[in-house]
Amino acid sequence: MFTLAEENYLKAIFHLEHEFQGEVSTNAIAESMETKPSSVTDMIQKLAEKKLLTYKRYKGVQLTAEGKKVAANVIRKHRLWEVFLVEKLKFHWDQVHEIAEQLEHIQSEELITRLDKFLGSPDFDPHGDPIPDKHGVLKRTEKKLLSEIDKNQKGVCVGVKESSPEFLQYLDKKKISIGTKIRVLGKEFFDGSMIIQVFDDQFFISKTVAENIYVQTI
Amino acid sequence: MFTLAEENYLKAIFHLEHEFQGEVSTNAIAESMETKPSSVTDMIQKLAEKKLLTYKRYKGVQLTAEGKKVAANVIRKHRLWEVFLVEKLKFHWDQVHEIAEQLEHIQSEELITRLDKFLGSPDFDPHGDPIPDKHGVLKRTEKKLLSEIDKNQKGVCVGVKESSPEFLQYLDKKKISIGTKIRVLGKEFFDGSMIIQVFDDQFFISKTVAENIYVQTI
DNA sequence: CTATATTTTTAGACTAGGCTAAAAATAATA
DNA sequence: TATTATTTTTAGCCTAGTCTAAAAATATAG
Repeated sequence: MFTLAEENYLKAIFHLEHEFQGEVSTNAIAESMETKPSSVTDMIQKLAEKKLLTYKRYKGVQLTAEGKKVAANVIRKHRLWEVFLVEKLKFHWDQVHEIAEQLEHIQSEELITRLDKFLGSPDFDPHGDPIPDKHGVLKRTEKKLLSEIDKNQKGVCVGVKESSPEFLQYLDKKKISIGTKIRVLGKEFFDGSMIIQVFDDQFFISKTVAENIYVQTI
Repeated sequence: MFTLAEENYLKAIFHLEHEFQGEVSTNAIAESMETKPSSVTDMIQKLAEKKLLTYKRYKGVQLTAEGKKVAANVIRKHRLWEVFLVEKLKFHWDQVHEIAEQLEHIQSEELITRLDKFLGSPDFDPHGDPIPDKHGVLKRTEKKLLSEIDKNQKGVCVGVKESSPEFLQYLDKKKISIGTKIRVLGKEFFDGSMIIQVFDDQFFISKTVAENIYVQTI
């Protein structure tokens, strides 16, 4: 359907459109892809030709509905594969990006449908980023740090910010992984530490820990 | 490490060396890869340059130890992914080749180590072909048809020849899948039918069925 | 052992995707 | 507003991998 290079451009532009609202400049694309502006100009002209984005010379680009769909689908595949790598193959959350960059380009609708089902149709990847659905629709839900959650509120762990082996092992010991429900029982203003409940265990966590866990409020 | 095209050439040559012993001709490669002989000449000169094969003009090629290792590794990846697709994602045995052709080029030692472990280090792919080990060594064991097995002998199902949904459903009903042990209790010369034992069940199968199951004698 | 057929290689061209250097357009500043 | 700086585009070149057409080597047949 689309070449590897095309998919990578669409994905990069998609991310940039979300990061800064509005048109995306040639230079911004070049920087994010670690390539040269002249190469970007070449490619965006081809993508405009294919109606995947709109382009006016010197004015930057904007993805069309079709372009967005293609990009979101690549991102969907990337994030689903990351879940697979972490949940099934027991990779650490910080080892999976490079491999997912390759796997995201595998072409097969059926494969992704089955992979999604196999993984239990997850809503978030191991970094806490939402996984677009099969129509490319991205649930625009803000992920928050656990430290931002108020007393008596609950959240689902959707990822981590820090991902050192030490931290991951700590989480493991505390039985916190993706999808784990966390209830904030108490919060100390003095040092930002918290008392939380995970399954039936209640325990203390430091501010540092709370600032490195992403949750989705529920 | 190696490009997609290079890996595909090495793989094709590896298969041809096993199919017909000795040197592999330019034309044979071209035919098996559905490309033109002139393109093959170009590529084999590059591969010879890289010491992956030996090449004398007009005399065909032969993989070096290094070339064989690279090829066997690609085949290892291909076959492991096929096992994943069938065993975990529940694809049918005849739907997986194309997807595995893509997955076999994903570059990550660690990924394959973990995938292999996740799958229980299988020895055979869903078509009954052996999976090379991590050093590229291919256990040269002949797969046989179940119909060739003698009375009172045992075999492990390593794959199927026919792979229509109907046949696969039949096997499913009889609880026969990859790794299943089958003992031949009796054989009828008249029509080639058999009585076999699978787990604790004993039942009759026709010659047609016996001729479409690959086994490894044990 | 020539003549013909087949196989293989070479030469030259093409596309995708990238680069450098220079030109053109836009933005910023005096 | 004129000038300078920045951004973007164009022009031309490069590599990987493919192709066609023609030349060269090898194999086959009379």
